[in-house]
Amino acid sequence: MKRMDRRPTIIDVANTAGVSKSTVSLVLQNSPLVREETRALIRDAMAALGYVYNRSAANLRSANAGLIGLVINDLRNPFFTEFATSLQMALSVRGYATIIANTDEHPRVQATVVGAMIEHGVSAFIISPAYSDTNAAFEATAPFEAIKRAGIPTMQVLRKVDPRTDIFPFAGPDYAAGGRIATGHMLATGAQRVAFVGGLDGRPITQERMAGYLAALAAVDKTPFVVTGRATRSFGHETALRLTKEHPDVDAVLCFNDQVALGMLSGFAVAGRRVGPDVRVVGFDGIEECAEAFPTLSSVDCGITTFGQAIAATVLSWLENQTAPPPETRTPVELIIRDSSGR
Amino acid sequence: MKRMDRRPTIIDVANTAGVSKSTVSLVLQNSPLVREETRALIRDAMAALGYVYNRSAANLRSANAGLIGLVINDLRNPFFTEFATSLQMALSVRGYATIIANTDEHPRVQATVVGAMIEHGVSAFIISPAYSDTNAAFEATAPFEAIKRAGIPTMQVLRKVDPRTDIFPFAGPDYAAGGRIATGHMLATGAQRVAFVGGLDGRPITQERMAGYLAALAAVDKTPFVVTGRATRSFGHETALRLTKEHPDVDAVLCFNDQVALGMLSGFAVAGRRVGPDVRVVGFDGIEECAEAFPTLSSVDCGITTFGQAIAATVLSWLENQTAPPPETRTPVELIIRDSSGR
DNA sequence: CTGAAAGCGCTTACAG
DNA sequence: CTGAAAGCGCTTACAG
Repeated sequence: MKRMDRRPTIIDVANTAGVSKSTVSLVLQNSPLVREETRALIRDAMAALGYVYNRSAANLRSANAGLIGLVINDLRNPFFTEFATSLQMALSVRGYATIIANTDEHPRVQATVVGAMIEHGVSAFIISPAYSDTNAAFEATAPFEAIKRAGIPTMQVLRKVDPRTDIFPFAGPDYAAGGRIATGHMLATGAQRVAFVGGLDGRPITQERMAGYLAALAAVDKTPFVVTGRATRSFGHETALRLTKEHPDVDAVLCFNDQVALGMLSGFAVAGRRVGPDVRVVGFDGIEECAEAFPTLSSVDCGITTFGQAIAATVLSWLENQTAPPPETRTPVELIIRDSSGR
Repeated sequence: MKRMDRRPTIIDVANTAGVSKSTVSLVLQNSPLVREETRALIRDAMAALGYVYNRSAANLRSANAGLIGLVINDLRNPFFTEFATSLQMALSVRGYATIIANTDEHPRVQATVVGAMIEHGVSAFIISPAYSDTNAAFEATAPFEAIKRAGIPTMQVLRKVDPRTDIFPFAGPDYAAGGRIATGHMLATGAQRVAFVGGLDGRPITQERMAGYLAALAAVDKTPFVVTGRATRSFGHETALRLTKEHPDVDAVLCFNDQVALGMLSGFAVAGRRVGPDVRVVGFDGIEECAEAFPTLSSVDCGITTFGQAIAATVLSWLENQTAPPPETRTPVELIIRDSSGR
């Protein structure tokens, strides 16, 4: 085994194997043009030298870095963590690395990280975009403009922020159906007054999840009762306390997401109301923790792990076979009924 | 504004600005050699052309990709999510992108992703390594061998798996101190029988956290009571049920981590034991959720967000000033006392 | 199937 | 302070 101070290149491999560097390059790309015998020879030489493929060099010539950019609005929320993780692992299996960034809902941070990823030559983007504040609309769309200019295949997932789904196809769970099913379930088990809690007012996701809720109530001629707010545990906790005091007639709650629902679980516990028998609670997202909460939490399961894997497949097929995904894909959701909704 | 079908290069910029491409390159690197006037001229040309820096090309010549590899054993655990996120955001601010991978505790996956990151030319690694199974020791060390061969600066964080801390410096919270303080706290509030629950037997982290517990008990001549197991909510939940039934004399529990502790919270709730008044529970890690659980969870706070930022600073200083970190760094932990330990 | 040559977009000495 | 030239490690036609 030869030793060298610098990293060996395909030229070193070619020399030890006694072929030209073109042949080595072909082997690297699994080209069928090279005889099996030669291929083995080259593989041996690579192993002996400790050769490592240099993707920067390859990318410079052929512009396919094998790098995917993943931009997430809130990576600390388990829903997005589960998505990011399943996506990253699926990409890894297919030989793609993931460059990731959390934007924490800041359009400005989003613009920065997207710019950095373009510099790194990512082959595609998968973005769960930050919403723009009313006066930051420019910042929110700037990254999409930059991506468009660079001509990089890009999917919007989970949230649709840029309306141009012909260029930036969207895929997400069928939130409206989830809201409808969950509300219907609580009504069917005898709920008289169903509230909708959490989710910032006016945002598309809030509207979609709420739309299903409103439709289900309208179908049975009941009046909606909506408390919008941040999608956090603390907001859920506080709202549970407030509802107990000010609106004791509310006997069922559809939460904007599981975080809010988990907060309500602890809020109602403090307030002395039993979740399940006294008040029904249903979450939204279907994070793993639902099954381990007390009481166990009913939730609209978006199948996020499967969703992440599906997105990986869709993007790679776009990249490798030029089959662009449809402008909009909605994946089915499923209500998982547990103790919190009075099973 | 000129339009072109391919991405503009520094040559295009040089031509529009009326300088040579070397000058453009110097501006790109913020070299002080270029006159402010010329600099402005070039910046204008870049803006007009929509120039985007090509890091693959730069990296090919100078081997500094501005890419950091982050390898995490369990990215779905909020403790690691908080770490990864704070690290990524700190790196981003300093102009570095993060390429990330979850290994899910599989040494084989770890070997694969580390190899991929080396191919992408990462400038440094930050690894919270997977433990090797007894018979997979080779696979667990293989990635470290590959990194050593490639000569890439690498830190082990949170877990020390490769003993060669001279090459792979380690940084992590002072787990032993945390165990000691938490156990002392429960004894001080009157606990008679303190159990240690969770953490796989024989693993270094388990041993460290347990060591503090054992020391604190030994100091007051009490017998330890240890239930090792997976560090999950379900294990905590089940163990709470079992302890209630089989060992009702246990009136305090130090948990291996917050996941186990949160599981015990719901387990004791099911069993009808009031956490706080009837049985003290203290977690470990200090994830955000502790403050929002019911009851609120006391925990040994490892300050993971600050830790992530510190690691970012350490690694960048290693990269930019060649100041290698000390072989082993232990950061202080702090016990946060909340309702679960009978405040 | 294999080899010789050009070129991807930068950076890096080296002159001036 | 700025310019001309070489080269980083690959891939890609093009011959043979």
